[in-house]
Amino acid sequence: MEAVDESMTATGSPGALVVVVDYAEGSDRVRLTTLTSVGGSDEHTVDVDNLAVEVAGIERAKTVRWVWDSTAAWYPVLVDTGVRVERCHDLRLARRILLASELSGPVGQAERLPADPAWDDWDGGWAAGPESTAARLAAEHPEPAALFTQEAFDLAAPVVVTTSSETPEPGHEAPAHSRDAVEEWQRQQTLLTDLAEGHPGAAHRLRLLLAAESSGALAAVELHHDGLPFRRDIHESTLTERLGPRPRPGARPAKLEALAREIREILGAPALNPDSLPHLLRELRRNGLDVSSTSKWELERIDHPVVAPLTQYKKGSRLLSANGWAWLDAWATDGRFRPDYVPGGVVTGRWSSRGGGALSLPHVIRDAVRAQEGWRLVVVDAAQLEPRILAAMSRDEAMLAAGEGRDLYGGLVEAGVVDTRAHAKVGMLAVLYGGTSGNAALLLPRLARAYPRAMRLVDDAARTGEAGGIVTTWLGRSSPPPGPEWRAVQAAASDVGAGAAEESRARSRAREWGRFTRNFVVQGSAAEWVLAWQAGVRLGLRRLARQRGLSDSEAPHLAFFLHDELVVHAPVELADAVGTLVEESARAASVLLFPHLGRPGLVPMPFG
DNA sequence: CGGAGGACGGAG
DNA sequence: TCCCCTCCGTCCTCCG
Repeated sequence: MEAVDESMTATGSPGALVVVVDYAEGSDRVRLTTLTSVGGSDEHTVDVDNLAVEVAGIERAKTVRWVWDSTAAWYPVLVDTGVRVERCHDLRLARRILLASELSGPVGQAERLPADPAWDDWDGGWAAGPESTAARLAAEHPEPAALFTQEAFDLAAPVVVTTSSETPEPGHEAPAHSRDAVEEWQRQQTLLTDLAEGHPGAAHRLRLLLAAESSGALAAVELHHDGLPFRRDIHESTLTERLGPRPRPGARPAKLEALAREIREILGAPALNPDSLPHLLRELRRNGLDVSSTSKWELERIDHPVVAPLTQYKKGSRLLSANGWAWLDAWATDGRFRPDYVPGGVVTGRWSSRGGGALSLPHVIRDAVRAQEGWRLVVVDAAQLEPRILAAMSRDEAMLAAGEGRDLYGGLVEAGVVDTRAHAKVGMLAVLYGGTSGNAALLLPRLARAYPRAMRLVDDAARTGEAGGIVTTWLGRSSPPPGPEWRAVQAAASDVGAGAAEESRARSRAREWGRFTRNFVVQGSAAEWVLAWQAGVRLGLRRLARQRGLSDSEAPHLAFFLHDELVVHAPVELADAVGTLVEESARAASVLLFPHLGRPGLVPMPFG
């Protein structure tokens, strides 16, 4: 922690500028409050129609951190008019992290950030859907500015706060609550500066986390706007090939209907609707099949003529409902797939998405993802990210060495810890998820012997969770406490009159929560590394575009993001430069989060 | 009759 | 012997 702190300690720089963006009271003018690092402040208002021009002007002239109540509320309109910013501080996302974080505990969050429904009961506009981007402001396209990973995390960067008593909704509806962005910014800063006095490392980590989270919020809006190039015609031929021609709405495609008929015939159930799971299960059992569910993994191990057509039907049915013609009409209309990304949508800090099912873009449809003519898609995923992050967090030298500059699972085999790569993978997943059955259980003791520090970290997290405690990621995102129902089950088991049933139920629920907290520390810390990586790539791409004098439509851009995978859409002649940038950003992220290791090669990335 | 909730599949 | 973790969308069934 001390090392992290030393390398990234933020000192106020004289040119630092903070601008808070907010609505001026009872009007459609926006107030911009500029705060300098020496404590000065200055405010002026602009007409909402001129906001984009104003922001572009300030952004071009100064290094700024824009502060607003929610990136989802303010940024889409700017991006739609061609105005992008380098950095922001998303007050709502930051508040959520600070309120929950154990790292901010020593200074008492409750006093520093008192409960406030205007902030705490507000979704920030992330749930509003794509229509929330409908509003338009007029502006010229400014030149994008440049940055890089270190700059993205330049904590001394100036701040512009937009303070507003309401968020800019289409139609300017009356606000349900009033939020003062300047006040909230100051509360959060006070909390962090107070924390820094007694716990500089903790304050530093939280500042990194807030910067990363906010950068992700900007990227999420830009990703939706730019989209992933997607060839409708290719996807349509995939659908036709697997399902038959597009049917009337509500009707079953021909190939699925044929499979349904076959299933009914084999089972001797002429009225069977294979989409009805209870009915299907009943018919399977009536035919003497010993199954307790209709799931794939159970059907797989059964030898019966119905299994093949049924499995095929399920596959097709899934394709139709999740990524069929209706999906295509809704989500890939203009040659781009534009899911709505929701930063921080998952407790662990990963993103979720709403609409379009972006978080399970199935492999069968990825064929339709094609670069524009003269462009390339640079697809990169951080291989075996979670075990590497675990090794780094726990400073497990042996595990770090196993993954250094190569396939980590292969490294486990070479080190003689396990005999095959497959075993390495199963065993490692058991370490991360808390698996205790079958093969995994046999492998765990070997891994525990070889990598005691890594094992201790996740075991401690699990034990804390089992006891109802809270665990925290590397940069300070804390897990939620178990709910009242969970506590009630535990309490019931410790009653004097508790029977074996209560005890076993309580134990099982406790283990369940322990598996959650075990995974939380690793998944959440990995998400932090990925955000740092993404931030570096995002700003590096802006720098690249600026150096080459490219306009928005000529510039390479982030096109897709999924947990540990980045896709950049780039002009052919820039593809190599982008590849280099992506790798450099990964190294920079590793140094930023784990400076004590001195291992920038922590996370190698095979290109896809 | 509308919404809650379960089952399932697929992503990491 | 617990189909190990986190999500999302769709469908069906059931309940108020």
